[in-house]
Amino acid sequence: MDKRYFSDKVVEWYQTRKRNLPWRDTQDPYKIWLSEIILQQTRVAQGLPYYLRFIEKFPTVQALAAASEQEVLRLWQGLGYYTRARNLHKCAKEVVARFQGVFPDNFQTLKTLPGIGDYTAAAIASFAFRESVAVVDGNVFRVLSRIFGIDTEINSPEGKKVFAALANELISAKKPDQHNQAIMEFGALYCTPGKPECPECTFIGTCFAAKNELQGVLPVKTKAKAARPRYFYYYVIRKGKSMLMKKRDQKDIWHGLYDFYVVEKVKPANPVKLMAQDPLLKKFNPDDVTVSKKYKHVLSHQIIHATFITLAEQKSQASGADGLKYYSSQKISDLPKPVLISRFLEDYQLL
DNA sequence: AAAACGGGGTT
DNA sequence: AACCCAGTTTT
Repeated sequence: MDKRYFSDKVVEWYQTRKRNLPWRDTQDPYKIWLSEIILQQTRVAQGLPYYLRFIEKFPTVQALAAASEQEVLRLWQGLGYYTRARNLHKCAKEVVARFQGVFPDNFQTLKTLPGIGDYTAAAIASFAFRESVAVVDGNVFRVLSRIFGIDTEINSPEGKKVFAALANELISAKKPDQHNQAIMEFGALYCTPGKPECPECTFIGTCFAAKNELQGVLPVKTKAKAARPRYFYYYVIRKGKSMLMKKRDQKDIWHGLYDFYVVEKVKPANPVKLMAQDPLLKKFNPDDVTVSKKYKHVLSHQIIHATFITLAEQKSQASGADGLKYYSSQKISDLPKPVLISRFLEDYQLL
């Protein structure tokens, strides 16, 4: 397909079919940045309520920078990829400290901020400052590979180069913002991964994939390797109406968030035998142990095998040291916590 | 260059 | 239950 034809048509399509979203029709880099961070790996429907809550609580980058990390994590709760929230907060503080609270207005400088990579820098630079630099996200990979018939693997270093070069060749110098938005919106609404809306599509006669029935093949991607299994043994220790929670402090998934007391193993283990080796758990009577529930939680690159073990109440056990805290059942729902736990919490009530 | 990082949707 | 989806940082 002719490149110029595609660029013009897709922008035309966008102007008539685009969704109205609160971060569009603004040039405030703060709002654009916030929306882009939230929308990384997140669908609009899921991210929208978070965006609205963040803007309400932190209307400016200064307000966000002044918050505590815990406040930011709490508002982020349930979105996953908590590193995004930490970087969001770090970035706000840097914008205030390094740039007097004013976002840098170009791709290159934006990229020096935490949490802002190629995609996000291009999005902010083009949407807020009309810099002519192409965004290359999953939608762009998919649309360009199908329309122009490019079978370079999109997750290879080569693919990143090829698609970025093509996207930057296509971009209009006059309306880089609309051009970028148009391809992504087209990919999100029409040229979807599963079953694209080819019968309704304006490119049905010119698209390489449609002409050759290769929608199911393009874009080409190398397959991921098998997920790593992890075995979590959660010891649910109750004290009256309260439960023991531990802050995860290790440099690991969910650090800084709260968990039940957990012992992790690479291979399946016997939860009762595990107790004898643990400084806190060895104080409990193994006869009081009840294995209450088992879960398998499949994620992209991990398979979590979680076993929940309830322990009978003891007189003197865990103290407030070492991130250990008792929380009432009411308060636990307020904790910034791994979604794994929030998902199990309801079931926990049945234990 | 490859791995790590959650969670929801679809099949 | 198996499979799909993605941008940034770290190793």
